[in-house]
Amino acid sequence: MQAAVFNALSEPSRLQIVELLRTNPHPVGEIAETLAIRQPQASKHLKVLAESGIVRAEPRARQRIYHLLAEPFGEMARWIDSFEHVWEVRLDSLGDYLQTTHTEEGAS
Amino acid sequence: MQAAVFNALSEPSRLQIVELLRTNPHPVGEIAETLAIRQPQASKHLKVLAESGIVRAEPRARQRIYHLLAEPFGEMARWIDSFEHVWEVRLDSLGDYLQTTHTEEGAS
DNA sequence: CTCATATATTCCTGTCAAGGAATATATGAG
DNA sequence: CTCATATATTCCTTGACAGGAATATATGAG
Repeated sequence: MQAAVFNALSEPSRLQIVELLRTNPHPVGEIAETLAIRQPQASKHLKVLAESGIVRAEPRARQRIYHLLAEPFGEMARWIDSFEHVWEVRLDSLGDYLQTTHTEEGAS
Repeated sequence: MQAAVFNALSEPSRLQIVELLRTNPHPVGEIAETLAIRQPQASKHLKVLAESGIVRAEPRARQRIYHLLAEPFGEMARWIDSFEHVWEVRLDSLGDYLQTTHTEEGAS
């Protein structure tokens, strides 16, 4: 797993962009308007997302329609799955886990 | 999904720490030695990971044994799953998708 | 108590990234 | 060609963050 993907998603506006593009592709202007940010900032964030392979632009007349690319999400899904034994087991026994964390230490 | 989790994972050393802790908990000294970084840097990175809820320390004599927490991984897994329609469909038709991207545009 | 080990914190410095403002580029209309 | 729209890029400034060095804190041994 490359840290660059996480880095791209670590910025709140960029994370919002990705979630906006989850359903449909969108042109830059719509993205900026939806996130209430200025157009140059949207273009900059989209550039970071594009450089990490998360999005790609499709030219359409004067607009550039951005959409998500599959690969990073597949990579992330596989990476998360490699931690399955960490979260799947503990999610339902989390309360018990937290309670027994310091069980072996009595009052000093 | 909170960007803080991605931010914590966006630093290469921290990503390595998480992958080191994937199998077993480790004390700080071992983490620093394995990653070939200095102990204070390891402590700092672990602090960031702890503040974003990814790891937790368990005191054990003079050592502090760090281990992964379940919640962020479950959260990430659910988040990735919400993009299932993006990556699952396109992963096997990616080549075709890339080829047909500009099909509608002939030579000018 | 002193000493040693394990870890955390503070201070400093340099680098990088985000936002604002202005401008450049691209494309379509006429 | 000119003009308008859509997007990208450059410059600047400021704040965040990583690493190094030194030091503080915690805990166990004696």
